Amino acid sequence: MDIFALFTTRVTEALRAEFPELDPDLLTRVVVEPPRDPAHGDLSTNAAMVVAKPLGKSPRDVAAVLSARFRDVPDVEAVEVAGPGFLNFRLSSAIWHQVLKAVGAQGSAYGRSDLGRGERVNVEYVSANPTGPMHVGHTRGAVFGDALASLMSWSGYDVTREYYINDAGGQITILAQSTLLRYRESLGESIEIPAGLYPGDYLVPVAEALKAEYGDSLLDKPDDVVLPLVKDRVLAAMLELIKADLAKLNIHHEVFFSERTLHGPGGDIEETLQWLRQQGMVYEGRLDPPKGKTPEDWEDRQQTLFRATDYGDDTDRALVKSDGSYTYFAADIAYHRNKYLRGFKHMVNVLGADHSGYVKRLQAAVKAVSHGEADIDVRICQLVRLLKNGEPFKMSKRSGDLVTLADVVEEVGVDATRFMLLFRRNDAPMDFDFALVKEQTRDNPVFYVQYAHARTHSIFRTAQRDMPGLDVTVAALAGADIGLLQSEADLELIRLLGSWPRTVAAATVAHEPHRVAFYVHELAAAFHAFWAKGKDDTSLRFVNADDPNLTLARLALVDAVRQVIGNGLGILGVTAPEELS
RNA sequence: GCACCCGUAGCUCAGCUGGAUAGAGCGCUGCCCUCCGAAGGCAGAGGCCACAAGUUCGAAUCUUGUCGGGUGCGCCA
Repeated sequence: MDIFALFTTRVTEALRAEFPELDPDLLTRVVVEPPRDPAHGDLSTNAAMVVAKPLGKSPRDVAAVLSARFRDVPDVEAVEVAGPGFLNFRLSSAIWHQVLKAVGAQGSAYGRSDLGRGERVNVEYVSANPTGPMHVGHTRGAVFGDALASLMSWSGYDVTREYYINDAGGQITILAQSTLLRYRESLGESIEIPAGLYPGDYLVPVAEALKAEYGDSLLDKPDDVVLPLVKDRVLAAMLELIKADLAKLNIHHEVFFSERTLHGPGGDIEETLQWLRQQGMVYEGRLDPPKGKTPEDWEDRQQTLFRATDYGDDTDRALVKSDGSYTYFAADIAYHRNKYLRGFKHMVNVLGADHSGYVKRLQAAVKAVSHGEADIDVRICQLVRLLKNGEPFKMSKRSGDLVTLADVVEEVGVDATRFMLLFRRNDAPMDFDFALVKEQTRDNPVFYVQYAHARTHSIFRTAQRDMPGLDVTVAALAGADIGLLQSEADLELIRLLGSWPRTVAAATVAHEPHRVAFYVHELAAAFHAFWAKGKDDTSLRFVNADDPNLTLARLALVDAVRQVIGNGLGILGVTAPEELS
């Protein structure tokens, strides 16, 4: 049950009944939300101000008319017109008790909705080049994409988690060459890795495997025989490496899409290019050299260009390189056409900050390829700066001077990694402080939230210790007399629980999982605060041995908090522990 | 030169897709607790929401411009 959604429909219905001439589109701007100042009541709506002008009436007059329609609605204790024309509702505590009931009844489904109406959405994230283990730079996008995917799934979208493997470019040849060098090394040669090749020792096992299978027989074979073979082997190995890294963060994609499969005769790129030509979206022409940065080897030539400017991009984009092969973008157009043809009308791509210049191009491609039927949202994850006690921090165990994803997870654990990376808007740069993340104090948000969840369990343990006969089964909690929860502290907490569904919905629409992290943190804070009040005022304790009925009601509340924190952490992919170690 | 993102308390950041007197944590100041319902509590100070115009009944939020910071900008991926 979502009180805000309920009253939104009630208010819009009242508007329609009172003013049938209103433009229905206008009504979508009507919102019912919790007022910032609790003194203004439980709910507040801007309805009158939204419709006043088209009606040629004053907002306060409209509000007065509307308020009359709510005078005798059950659960509405008071309606008043305030400020410039707000309509404020004061609700009976009974309706909040119903909310609490609903949390208990819906349990792990509380907050789910049908917002997405079952529509399919493709969330592409990570898509790190398969040339080595994942480093921290990838981690943020990985966690973000994963949380966004589960968030959208919660809101009724049919989500596909996808990983695009960039296994087609020149870097893969370099990767294969680097592997061959390691292969020579494994056969006893002393090697030196030239600049430009991949130095990481993660290629050693791949070389060892080649040696085990082929001995030294690859040495005298020509490149055009060996390279393709080594490419296959090393790509497979790197993909396994990446999957293993992702698994450490509990991330699992449903689709791994290989760029290589788009290339070649009869492949998607060819087909797409042909289609683009038929549509008149491609032409042969010249481009001006880019401004500001003076290209050293700029070659002004006639080339095959995609009319990206027709779809909002800043310049048209090359599709074919001078050596006749396709550009990365050509493959990406084909890839996104492929997504569209697979039935995705909604797409989300999660990219790193270094790809921000790619956004318009991608949007242009999707628009063109779907004739405007599909939409794509590109979320850019900004850089993560690693710190330890406020000092820039570098750690290098496995690859060059990059900190790997595995290093981070080993150091601070999955939960902390995920939560901290999500406790910040994706488009804001972030400091990640190893020392803070491991602290067990309220300064550390991961700990703070998990502790709140653990505390709900500890309260149940206390209840069973102090009141051995008390029945705290699910059925008993469902039957608790929660009407006893009348203190302001009780109602405050319940109101917060009541705004969970709208938080999920808003986070989904905005594609912003960090809102879930902030909500859960806020709920934890409110819960801890309630707990603290019990120290001074025993009537606010969760467990009162001399009042079983109140205790049971409070336990129902505690259980609802446990449930909602658990639901939120679930979306974020963070575990909700029953006790802290 | 151009594009995108950002600019909110001393610091790190939220701000609910335009709402009422702009919030939290840290830090600071003062008081309380010394408590096993472990891993504190309460209160206070602190703001020209970078700046300037504009749209609107109403702007931190939208538009334009300026300043400052970050990222990127050719056939790389």
